[in-house]
Parts: sequence; structure tokens; C-alpha cells
Amino acid sequence: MDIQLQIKMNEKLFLRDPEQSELGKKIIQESIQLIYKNGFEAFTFKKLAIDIGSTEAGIYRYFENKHRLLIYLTAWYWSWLEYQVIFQTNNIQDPMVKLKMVIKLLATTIEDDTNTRHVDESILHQIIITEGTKAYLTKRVSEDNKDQLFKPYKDLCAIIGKMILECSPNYQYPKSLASTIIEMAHFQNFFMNNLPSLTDFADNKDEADIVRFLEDLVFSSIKRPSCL
Amino acid sequence: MDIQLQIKMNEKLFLRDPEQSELGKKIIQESIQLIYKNGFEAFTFKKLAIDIGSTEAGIYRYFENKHRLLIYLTAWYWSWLEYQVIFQTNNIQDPMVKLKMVIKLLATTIEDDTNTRHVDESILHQIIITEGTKAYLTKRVSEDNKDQLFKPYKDLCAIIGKMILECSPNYQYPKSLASTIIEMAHFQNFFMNNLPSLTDFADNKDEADIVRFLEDLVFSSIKRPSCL
DNA sequence: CCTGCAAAGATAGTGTTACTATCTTTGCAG
DNA sequence: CTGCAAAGATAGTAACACTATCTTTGCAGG
Repeated sequence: MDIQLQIKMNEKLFLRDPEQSELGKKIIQESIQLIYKNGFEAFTFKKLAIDIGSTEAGIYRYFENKHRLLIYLTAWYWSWLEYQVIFQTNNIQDPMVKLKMVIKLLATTIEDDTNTRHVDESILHQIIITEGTKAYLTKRVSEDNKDQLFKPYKDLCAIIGKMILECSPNYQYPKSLASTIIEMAHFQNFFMNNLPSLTDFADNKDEADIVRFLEDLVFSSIKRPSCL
Repeated sequence: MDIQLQIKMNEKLFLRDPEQSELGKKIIQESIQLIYKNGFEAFTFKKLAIDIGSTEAGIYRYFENKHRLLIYLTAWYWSWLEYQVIFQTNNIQDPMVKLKMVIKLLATTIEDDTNTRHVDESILHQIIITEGTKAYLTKRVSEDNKDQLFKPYKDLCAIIGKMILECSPNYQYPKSLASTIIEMAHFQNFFMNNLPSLTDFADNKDEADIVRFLEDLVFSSIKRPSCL
């Protein structure tokens, strides 16, 4: 069975849909490699053009600028992750087990999904850890939000928030706890590898420890009422 | 009583100490205004030079580049906040009360501290919320960390971690919980004001709600063992 | 087979950014 | 009054972030 997974993206994210052409797919594929390698600040359309054997002007036909491309990549990632969450929690009844699965998906290294040929998810995951927040930490965030550019992120947050409420219908902060899990899954990973004294995982550098920390955080918070 | 508070900064943060001259202080003062107004991406030394009536070359004598200036501002902020934490928790015995004070300091709007004439802390606080993580979310983070540029942040995290252990000596993740509190105090604030559906504070937009969320998060986590 | 049209390639050009260099002026300390 | 450091003035460069325009390619419909 060879099923190619295609994620339908918001049209405001691009000028021309990169999934619809070879050049477009190469832009996605190689931009992921290049951002991973040099970081988003050092990433330019010029360098990308050279890497894919095209021209700057060619890339500008797909994306307004590099920041839009970053938003596209993050939106793609969160859409893909939402799909993974829905897929992996399908047929699971216990909301606690579902939540644990979500935490695992968020905090654990992702293998490349061969159903999406032009995207290497494991590298994209690394990019999202380091560069993901830069998509929205800007002066333009409200305008971009009006164009629904962050919808995949917000959708995922809403799904996790619902699971939290399923576990604990009286918990007061489901959405904030959801966004906390999402961000901390990434920040603790970044800290563990780069600023280890900000974490308790410096010795082993094991993602499983992050999972345990997040599980502890979440389930202590939402179970507390029943505990009192 | 007129005491001017001066924070001793790591010498690697600058080429020439901005606290030691009028021009230096103007660079700090106006860069805070300019970054607040236009965001870090749009901030340039050229614009800053015009605003302070000096030249680009003049600013380059103080800071290698704008990223170093951002690291300086964040380091200054965390040093100042550490001082506030120590000052405000002085003579408090109960570690839980101390922790609550820390959460309040992290998550609540700061009034301008008149003891530091060239820094407007309330605006700096806003900058740290939006731009703070960009100081370390780079490819250079390990080198910068070796130069101890993030020491103030790490020191604050260590202090909070210690308070957590005072509350609950057996808690396993004091440092990760500390960095979670610090980051979430800012992220939840940013989300509340810019991407409200990621939080549970959209209606009131009240920082006191963030404080309550963080207190709930922290004290559920660290009290759990005694609860079982 | 020709026509038309869209995608992509090729090339050029502009204003801005991120610096670096050098020379002059200012102010003050010895 | 001399010397020296800080700051001002000015210039220059390579890279970056675009925009414009013109040509080529490929292939779809008539």
C-alpha cells in the first residue's frame, strides 16, 4: 500500500501552492535542510535558490518572504501532528491514555513519515523546536492570526484542551495547560541539549525524561480536585 | 534617599560598558523604546543612531551587533529580576509564600523602577515577553553559553528551583519546573494578548489569572507526593 | 501542427542592512 | 599645553530583500 498523505494548507500561507509542483516541493524539502543546518536567521532565498538549482525570483513566486515560509513550515508541522494525534489516539477510550500518547508524540523524536516524500519530519521537528515560536513572536502576529495562519497550532491546542477536560471536567485551565505542554515539550528539549542547567535531564539527555516530567505536570494538575 | 541601582554585567556582553557613559546609557534607553515599538526584526543600529543623535559606528563601539544588544538587555532584565526576587522574598520564611511572590513578580506588570534611570522596566518586561527567547534560540547558543551570557537567566532558574525543593524536597524536576514557570509566565501573557484561544484568559485579559494558573500548576505538582 | 498560456529561468536593478575603516573633533587629566 | 580616549563624520562594501522584465519551456486544446 502506497498512500501519499497530502495536507491541505490555508491559501494565504503561500502565493503559489508548493505541493502542486516539483519546484514547490523542492523549495519545501531544501528549505527544511537549510534552516536546520544554518538556523533561520542565516537562511536566505538566495542560498536556497542555489541549493535547488533555481533562482531567487523563482522562490518569491511561491512565498512572499522567508518569514511566510517559516509560518508555512510550522503550520504544516502542526497539521501533520494533529493528524498523528488523531490517528494514534483513535479507538482509545481512556482520556488519560490519550493524553499520554499526545505527550509522547510532542516530546519524542519523530521518525520520518514516508507518506510525505518531500518533508523529513524528524528534521522539521528539530526546526520547530528552535525556530517554531519565531513564527508568531512578531509585531505582525495579530494580522497573521486574522488570516488564520496559526489555525493548525490552535486546533491542536484545542484538541489537547478537550482531552484535558475529558480527564477532569472541572479543571479550570485546559487551554493554557495545553499550550504549556506543547511549548514545554519543545523548550525542555532545547534546554536539555543546549542549556542543560535549566532542566533536570542534563545527565541522560533522554527524551523519555521529558515525557515523564510533562506527564507528572499534567496529571498532578488535573487530578488535584479528586485528591483533596 | 536616592540610591541608584547598578547591575554589574558580564564584560563579554559588550565591547564598551554602556553604563559608563552618557552615550552608552542612551543606547540602552532608546534601544528599549525602539525594539518595543517596531519589534526586534525591524530594529537596526541605523535607526537607533538617528534616534539618539549619534552614528551607527558609535553604537558598534558598544555592541558587536544587534543580537548581542538583545542578549545584553535580557541579561540585564534577569539580573534585575533576580535582585527583585531576593529583595521581595527577604525575611519570608515559608517557601510557598516565597514561590508565590516569585510567580507574581514573573507574571505581573512591572512598574518602572526609578532606581535605574536609563531603563524603563515595564517596557523592558514587554520586550522580554516577545523577544526574550530569541536571545538563546540560535545556532550560536552553545558558544554564547560558554561565554556565560545566559548566566543571569540560569541563576534565577536555580533560585526558583531551590525554592521548589524547599517546598517539596522529593520533587524530581525542580529545574524544569522553574524554567517552565519562567517561560510560561511570559508565553501565557503573550498568548492572552495576541492569540487568546491558546489560553483560558481571553475574556478578562487579567494577569492575575495567569498568576492563579501558574500557582495551581506549581503547587499541584510539588504537593502531589504528600497527597497520595 | 499550431496557438496560447502558465510556469520557470535568466538577468538586472534598487534600496536597505550589517558591518568596517579612517580621519577629525572634542573634552579633559596630568 | 599635551596627550589620549571617546565620540563624531564620512565613506565604502558585501550581502540581503526584494521587484521588474524579458525569454524559454512544456503541454493542452483547437
